[in-house]
Amino acid sequence: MTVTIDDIAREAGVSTATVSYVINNNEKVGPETRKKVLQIIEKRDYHPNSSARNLARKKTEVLGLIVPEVTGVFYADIVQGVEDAAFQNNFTLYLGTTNAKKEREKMMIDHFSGNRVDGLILTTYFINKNYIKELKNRDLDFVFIGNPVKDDSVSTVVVDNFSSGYRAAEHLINLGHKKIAFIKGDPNSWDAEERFAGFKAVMNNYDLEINNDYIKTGNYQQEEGYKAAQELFNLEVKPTAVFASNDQMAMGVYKAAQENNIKIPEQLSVVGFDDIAAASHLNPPLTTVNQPTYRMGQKAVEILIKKIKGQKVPEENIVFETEFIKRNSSQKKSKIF
Amino acid sequence: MTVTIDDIAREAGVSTATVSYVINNNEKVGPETRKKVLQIIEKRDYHPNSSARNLARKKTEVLGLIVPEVTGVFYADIVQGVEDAAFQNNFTLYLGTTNAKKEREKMMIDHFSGNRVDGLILTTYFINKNYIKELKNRDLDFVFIGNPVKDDSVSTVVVDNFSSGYRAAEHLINLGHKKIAFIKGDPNSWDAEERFAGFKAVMNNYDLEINNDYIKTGNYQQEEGYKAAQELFNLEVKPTAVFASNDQMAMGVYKAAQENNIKIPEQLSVVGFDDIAAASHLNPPLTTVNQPTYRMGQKAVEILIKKIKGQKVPEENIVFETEFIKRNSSQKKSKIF
DNA sequence: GTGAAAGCGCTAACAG
DNA sequence: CTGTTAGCGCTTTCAC
Repeated sequence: MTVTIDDIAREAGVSTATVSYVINNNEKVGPETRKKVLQIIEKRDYHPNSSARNLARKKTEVLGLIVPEVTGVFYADIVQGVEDAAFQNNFTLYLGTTNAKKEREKMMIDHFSGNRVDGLILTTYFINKNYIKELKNRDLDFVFIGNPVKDDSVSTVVVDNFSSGYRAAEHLINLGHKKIAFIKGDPNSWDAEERFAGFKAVMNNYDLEINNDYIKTGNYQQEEGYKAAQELFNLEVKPTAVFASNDQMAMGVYKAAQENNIKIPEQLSVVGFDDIAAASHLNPPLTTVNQPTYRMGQKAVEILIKKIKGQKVPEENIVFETEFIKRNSSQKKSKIF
Repeated sequence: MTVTIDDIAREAGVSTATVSYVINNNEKVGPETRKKVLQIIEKRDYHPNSSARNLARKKTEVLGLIVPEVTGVFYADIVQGVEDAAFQNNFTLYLGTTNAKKEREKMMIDHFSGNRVDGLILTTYFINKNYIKELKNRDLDFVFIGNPVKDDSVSTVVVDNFSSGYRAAEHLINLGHKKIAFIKGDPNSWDAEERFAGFKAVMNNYDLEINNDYIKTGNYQQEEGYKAAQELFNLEVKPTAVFASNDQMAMGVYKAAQENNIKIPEQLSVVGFDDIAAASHLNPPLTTVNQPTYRMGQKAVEILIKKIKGQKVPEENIVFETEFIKRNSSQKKSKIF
């Protein structure tokens, strides 16, 4: 038998309204009434039924978060940032994982509709403008982390993947490298595409040729980085540097290099992206780009909660700075090799 | 204006009961009635209010998961396992993070009471028997991952930390090491204590002395492993092997070793625990113990859902096997050093 | 096969 | 300061 507000009211000899008031810290309840009620609540270990409460209030105080997966450092940090911020604002978190599957992504979002959450934070691959339009008609606030679609009518918190990619590749160029390979990420991932665009842009600006043999595609997994590197190493004219669009794949490059007896950074410079925890512990430590994922998660919550609270905030596009981190996996192009 | 079941009913010219039936796939609705209703639901983009539904049904079809944090590989994998399994069973996931803070842990659990979830999966540090007793009086099923308390009256899915610690240390002993250091985990973490107990047990069985100077305590963070190792390396008689109770701290040991020009594994064998993704990419690859965290998460959901469905399952204590993974960070004790 | 209506447990006017 | 009461939106029994 679960205990309800009626039980408490009866036992305390007050009305349910009064009990409700004390639960909700309504000032107008007299001190002793409050005390008595509190006491009985405690004694009966009463916990208000949140469905009933949500129904009556028309809000849930829960945030939904949709991510492809949670085991990669990148998303794990976002989740942590979101969770902490949500907690601090007295919101709880629904977590939905899409496995980067288009259909599951849509299911997840639909699932969160229907007053299950007050707002939604989305890190998605497949969402399109049409779907966003549909979303807007729902009684639901939302903000994106990362911008799968260019759309000024939605709030996003992002990182400038283009510039970050540009800068990281420029580092390689400044080191004297000309034969630079690029390992792209999942074809569906817009962020990898942006990094690639940045790469192409610098190459072009420095009048460097983009050799198609040097452009490989992985799915952000280490294994794919490994395969891509193997192919690269089988080329007649090998690249002297490789830019992997995430650290996982860079780790794969390390492995392939080791197997082929190619020394990093002496014979091959490599730069990654993300600055995962392991990056600084690799041998040699990996030059990479750090994204403030935790803070991005926090920021998304901040914006979302403002919206939920009804503050008329303009749709904003927050761009966080990345940090280029020079470590030892990249060095001046050797004249020997 | 959110659209409700009444709107649909009116527009379809049927009663709300009928709409409810079709939403819930109740067989008895006639094919054309169903079709018409479905059509209007689609057209209006109607999503049933889940609070109302939960209130009426007295269940939520959501699972709560409480973890200390989500950025470590260990918990991230659990989260992923739980999320996937929940999704497959048409449950969604509430995620709560405790930061390994006692008070927040309790808040989180209390928060989930009150019909917010149908069941709870707990990975906690501080829970005690009293609190469990209290939990049992709530209308809530739960299962633990890891067993902070020895209590046969609750379901748990665990790993045998004692034996795993025993075995890993035994590996070192078999390699000829006698001066073996141990870096304990967070004092609050029962699992680290169990690993330590296993360590002490082998040492004792092999008549090896446990030197207090060789026993350090960290908080599972890499930084603490680093500090502990520094202290170890400052000892007059240095250990020839160190067993870090998780991989993060082992990574700290690597760093300290490097700074002190101590070669792993030639001068120092090290073994970790957890087999995080980076473990195999360290230089040298880390000997460690793998825990099937993802599967543990899945299993917990499986048990929990059985309970929720009212199947009278006995409280079970599922013990998963760990896998000892020999890599290159440990080797025969050198006669030179 | 369909509908009327009584809840589910709580909130929040409104009245006193 | 406290109580009465009408919802919140959906499910489900029972009757037709």
